[in-house]
Amino acid sequence: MDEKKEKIMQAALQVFSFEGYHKAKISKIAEIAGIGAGTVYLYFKNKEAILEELFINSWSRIDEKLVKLDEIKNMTPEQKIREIIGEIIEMVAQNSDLARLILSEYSFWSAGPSTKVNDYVGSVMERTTKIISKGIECGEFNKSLNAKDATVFLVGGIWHLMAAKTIDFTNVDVLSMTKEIEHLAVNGLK
Amino acid sequence: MDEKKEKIMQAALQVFSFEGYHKAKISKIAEIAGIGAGTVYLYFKNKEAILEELFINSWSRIDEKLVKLDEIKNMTPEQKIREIIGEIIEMVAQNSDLARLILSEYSFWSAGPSTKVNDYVGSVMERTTKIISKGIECGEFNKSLNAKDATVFLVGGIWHLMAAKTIDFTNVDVLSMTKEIEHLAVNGLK
DNA sequence: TTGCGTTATGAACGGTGATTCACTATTCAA
DNA sequence: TTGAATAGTGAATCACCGTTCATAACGCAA
Repeated sequence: MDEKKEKIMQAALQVFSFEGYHKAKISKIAEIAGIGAGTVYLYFKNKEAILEELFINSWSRIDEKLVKLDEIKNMTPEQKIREIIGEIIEMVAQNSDLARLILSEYSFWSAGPSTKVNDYVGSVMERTTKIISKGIECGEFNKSLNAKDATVFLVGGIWHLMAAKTIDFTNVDVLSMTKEIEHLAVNGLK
Repeated sequence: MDEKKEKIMQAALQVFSFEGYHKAKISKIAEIAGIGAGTVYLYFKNKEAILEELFINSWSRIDEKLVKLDEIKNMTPEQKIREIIGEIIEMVAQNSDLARLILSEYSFWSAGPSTKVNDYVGSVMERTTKIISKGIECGEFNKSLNAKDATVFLVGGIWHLMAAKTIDFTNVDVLSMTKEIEHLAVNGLK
């Protein structure tokens, strides 16, 4: 059943994001998923593979969005940046556990053991950098900026903010949040 | 001897930042410090306590800087923000191990077990928020911003960027880096 | 209903490494 | 010089889970 795999991932996400990957117990994940501990290993090679798949899910979604944006020709870099921000925020709003997880297990993708995850993250970074580069070239963004650094700064800032929002359970108005981050990000680039 | 405690912390920093907290072995820390494994426990309650003390060291340093800045009256919020950025960058430049560690064990302060560390982090955030608030009030920063959110965004952005820089060992020109982050941050606020 | 392949189970195993502790070395006041 | 207090040691202990696997339950075609 793929339905069962889905349940495991759901449960793992919950436990990982709440306890952190290292402290999370397979037994608890299984319990929440409503299955026996051994069953987990029918669907995943090991604990790490669950985390990997969770990461790939989320990063590939952003990557897809970026590919689509790349194909649109009559859109300014600034507009594209706004689109990306919107996409990330929406994703986080829909699934705050995931944001918290990605942030707290940051080390897994910056020095991580998974080539696959790294590839996706790298791809997202690269595509974003390309957009910013375009913006610098055409004069829309500040000429003195380094596109790569700006990308890391933006992604990091957005991520932290979203994670912080999900940690204190304040009800966030997603729309106003989007406007605000867009402002901080786009003005910073100009 | 406090000198021995210092040695343990030095060694722990090295091992933690290189291997990550969870994979780091006490035995290796002890070996590098040139002492027996048991000796570590004469100076620290347990492994976690070493990490805690390392964190407190670094965050309290930034906090101190902020206290000093708070006392200066004839300085605009923008200037103060630039000062903080400079301070953080300098700290990271001086001690990249620590930066890498704080980033990779991020979860320890966002959902961490240590109240003491959380207090320092909270204090740093609060003081920064206050500065940004002042800037919004006096019209130097954009009125539509939420000071708290802006703080988190900035700190997150800076942090990620610095971490990225310390992870790939690219030789960074600290000064130009400072200028760039200041630009991204301050313009975002305006 | 039976039997076989598939799927699920959770107790038991095993590796790991933090922590302990019985013992040794050092220091220093008397 | 001595011996008691202090500091240091590292092998042995112990708790902790990830993982395995012998067994059970299930689903279904014959």
